[in-house]
Amino acid sequence: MATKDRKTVMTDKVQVEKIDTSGEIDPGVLSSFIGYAMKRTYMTIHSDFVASLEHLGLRPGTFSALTIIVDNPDISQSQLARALAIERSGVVLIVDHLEDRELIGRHRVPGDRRAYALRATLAGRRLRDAAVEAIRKHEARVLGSLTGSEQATLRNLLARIM
Amino acid sequence: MATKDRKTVMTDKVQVEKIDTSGEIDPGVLSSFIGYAMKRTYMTIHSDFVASLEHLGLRPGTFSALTIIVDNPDISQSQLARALAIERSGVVLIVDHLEDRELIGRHRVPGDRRAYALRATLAGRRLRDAAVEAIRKHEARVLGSLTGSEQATLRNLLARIM
DNA sequence: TATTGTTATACTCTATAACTATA
DNA sequence: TATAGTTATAGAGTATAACAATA
Repeated sequence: MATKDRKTVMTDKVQVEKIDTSGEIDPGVLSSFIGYAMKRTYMTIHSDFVASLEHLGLRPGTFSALTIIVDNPDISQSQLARALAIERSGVVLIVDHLEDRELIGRHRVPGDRRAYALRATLAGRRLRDAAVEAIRKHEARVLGSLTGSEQATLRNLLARIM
Repeated sequence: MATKDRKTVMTDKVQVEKIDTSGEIDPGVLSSFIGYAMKRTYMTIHSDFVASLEHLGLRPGTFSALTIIVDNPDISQSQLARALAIERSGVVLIVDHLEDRELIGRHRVPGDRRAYALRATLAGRRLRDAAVEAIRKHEARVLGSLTGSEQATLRNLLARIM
């Protein structure tokens, strides 16, 4: 206990063989949970993902919405909410943002004057494509330590959990 | 608040014919990303994880802090911040909460009057143990579709990404 | 009555910055 | 000067609830 309060010196990485390894934290029971490994890995990947989209002015939510709209022309906001697994009220803000940037348009639906048909603009499709390329590089970077077949195995196992 | 100009944005291709009424949403290029599978799986597991701790009055952040304190008696708030990968200011709130519930105590460090030595109370250790049991059940439930060796493979692959 | 989009509001989580008291 | 803890504040992201227009 009291051996733990050894003052941590600026040497951040040097000497880790002393008795109390100042700063070393035991993950304890956490390391026995697969969910813990999953969270750590997800967080690692996610922060690199966020960084990889930053230069395009996209955040995870805006990218997801944009790419779904590109791949599902004339989708409604309610459908988009379901696809993103968020509330409709949240979709309004995202769609406002994408529309302000002229990446998508709200079009009227012939036959239902309540709903909007969302459609990407040319600029929206181009930005989506640039984002996809950035994400491919991000995945190559982040999954580079796994072979192709290991990546396939991972994808398979992940899919089987859901 | 947001600009609500519903002006029609120009698109190069204009064809407002069929609206997809099937309700089926094409994940499109998203399904080609391993990160997308990872996010979906993580979200699924995470929400079951949150639910599995709710009856104990624990949230992911408070559980993580508690279990790390149990496994690292006399850890400081700064060390805890590093372990949780959040800022020190955020740790204050979590530690306040755990201390208010008398699950941990802030103890003085002989030799450094700036720092606290965090230590779980008996109630804190018991609650942690109950949470661990709840999480084991949660993992059995959520990973039940994978064999033991598949779970080991998954853990291995996840660890190799980081 | 139900659904679509919208607004207002609030809550959680986290970050930044400034501060104090120590070191 | 640097570190530990604290406070105030702000920004995402998301949720709930109520509402108007439309079905």
